[in-house]
Amino acid sequence: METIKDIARICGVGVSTVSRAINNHPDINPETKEMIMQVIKEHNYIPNNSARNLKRSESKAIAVLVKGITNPFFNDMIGIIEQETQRKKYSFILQRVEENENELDVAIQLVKEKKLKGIIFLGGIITHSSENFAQLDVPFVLSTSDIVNEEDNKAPLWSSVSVDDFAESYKMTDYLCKAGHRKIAIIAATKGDESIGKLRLEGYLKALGNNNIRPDKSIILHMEENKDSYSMETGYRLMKKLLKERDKFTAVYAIADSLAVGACRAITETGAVIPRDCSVAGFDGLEIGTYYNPSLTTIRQPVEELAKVTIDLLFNIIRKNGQHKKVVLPGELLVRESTREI
Amino acid sequence: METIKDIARICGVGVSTVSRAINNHPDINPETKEMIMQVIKEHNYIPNNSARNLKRSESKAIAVLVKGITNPFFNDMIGIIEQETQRKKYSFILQRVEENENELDVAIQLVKEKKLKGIIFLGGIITHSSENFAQLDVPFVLSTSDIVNEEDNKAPLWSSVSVDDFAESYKMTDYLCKAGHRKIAIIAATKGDESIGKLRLEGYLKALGNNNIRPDKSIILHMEENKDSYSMETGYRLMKKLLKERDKFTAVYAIADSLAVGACRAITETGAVIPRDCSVAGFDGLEIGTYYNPSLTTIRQPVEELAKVTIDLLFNIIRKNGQHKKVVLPGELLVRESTREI
DNA sequence: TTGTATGCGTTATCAG
DNA sequence: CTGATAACGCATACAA
Repeated sequence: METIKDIARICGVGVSTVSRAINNHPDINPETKEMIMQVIKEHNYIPNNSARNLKRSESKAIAVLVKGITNPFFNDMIGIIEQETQRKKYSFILQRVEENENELDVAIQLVKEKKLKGIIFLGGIITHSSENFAQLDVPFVLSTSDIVNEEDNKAPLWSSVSVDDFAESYKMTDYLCKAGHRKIAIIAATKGDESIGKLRLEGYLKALGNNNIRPDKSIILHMEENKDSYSMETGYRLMKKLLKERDKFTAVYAIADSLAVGACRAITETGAVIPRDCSVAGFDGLEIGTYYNPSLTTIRQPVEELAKVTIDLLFNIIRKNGQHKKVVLPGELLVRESTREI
Repeated sequence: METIKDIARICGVGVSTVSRAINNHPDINPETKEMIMQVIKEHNYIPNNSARNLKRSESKAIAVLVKGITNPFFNDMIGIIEQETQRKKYSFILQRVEENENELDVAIQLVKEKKLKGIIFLGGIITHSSENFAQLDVPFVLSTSDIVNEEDNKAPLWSSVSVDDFAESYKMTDYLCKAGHRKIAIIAATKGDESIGKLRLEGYLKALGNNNIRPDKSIILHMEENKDSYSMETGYRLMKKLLKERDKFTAVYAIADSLAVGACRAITETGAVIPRDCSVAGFDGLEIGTYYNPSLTTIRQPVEELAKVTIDLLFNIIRKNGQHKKVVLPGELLVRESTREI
């Protein structure tokens, strides 16, 4: 593999001139530049990124860290963020982080390595203390998740944008109640969940309370730690279990569309018809909800807006045009075929 | 941000000693090592990866390049590959490449930057000439896709593992024919497709021919270039169009499960019942096919095996334990609820 | 407009 | 076992 030196030698110029050619520097003779670029192309020379990053004090790049790429919900967001980033002439790095990995460490390392200007966290992150965040010395925004900040009065150290999971979950549950359901089962996250799973469960409980319904523990299903994920299979399996207590509920609310789909299947397999015999509702607004049969009543998260706000927020900070802030976007209750009044 | 020098100074040792501590070198006093690690922890020192990559002549790492992260089919494969990679004490880099980006360039650059030992391409890649591949000087395997190699006699320059898209597609179509269908519509890729889309269409045509059925162009639907993707929405829209010629077909074969789901929805919305009024089949074996209503007849690609073989192949070459070879794995015809005999 | 020389943070070599 | 020091490939200040 050749280096910039080789190219310089071949071209009969100094390395800096080659460097200038590569990096679109203004002060270089157009002819020499063209000649150099020609040679570069012929020799398939590719600058070594490590060396560049090492030398450069800054770069125009941001990164998105996604926890568990499995969530199809993020795909659209990533697409939009990437597009928007490129429109701003920044380069975009997508970094996946393992479920058990510490995204903060990954972030800090990445910032060092790539000299990032900012970071976006997609999902995860909730369990970290603000002390840990202090080490991250570039602006960042938590998208689709936030940690509860005890000190609301102070100027926040980061931005966040998400829907109000508690309120939206309340909205869905309340809709079911108002539709006449009084026995509403829920497929929830793990018992120890401290993130959106918890919020959505709390919204459910609150709505029940306000509708004078006492929660029935036997129809509150939890995912199992280290075993279940937000998958159709999980929804299916938990629903199967629940179906043994068939007379205990008239509606099922799954805190994610993927779970809801699995639940639907389990119900349908018993010969029951949705929503005639049982209503089913989800959360997220995944594409499958539109095309599933029956189409799925759900809370749609405003994906495009979520992404747009996220990227705008970040660039505002980067360009010193604004402060960090917490943005909450409204979700949308989509009543479709899978639920009915009773 | 502190560097290795700072740490050395603080510890009162030389940089090389710190380096030894970091990199688990054998020849270092355990006590000094522990002391150094302590200081490192306290100061949150993180080595600069760029500098490391620059200096190191090699690293134990491989990368997976995925074209268009959108395909849920790849998620499982990635998971398995990653797991397997870590078991072999290699680090794993997942790199997404844009739909319009040249994955080969990305690969070459990445190899340089990270000193990779090998590469796995997931999807894409088909349109490149073997000349282009010559620049890639580490072993690589094409997973889930391959380019037709004119010179089969020579020892291949890379490995590939995939199902036989032509044969599997033939299998599905033939099944439909044998089930009594003679008017089988297909939702295919773009007209100019040169990859799996083409193979699957050809398998369909061949099967029709062998069953003495003349292809009917009016029920061969193509995705539109630069507009459609393998999404439910595309399947839905194309199916809507096709439904105007309702009497022209008794079955629909979509070359991807995602398309099939959209098609199912379009059919169901007309009030027709699947499979009573129309059979629908897909391809891939996505999770949704199991939980969709009706569950989807499809060709299941052996995801786990695909992934395992891929990673094994790569490591065999890396460790000089084997030659490059082309592996074709059998798909599995899963007859479920969405199709019936007529 | 161009070339030379320096240093980015690490690892590896070699001498202690 | 440890410490100086020379690369790694590039960008840039400075000199020409």
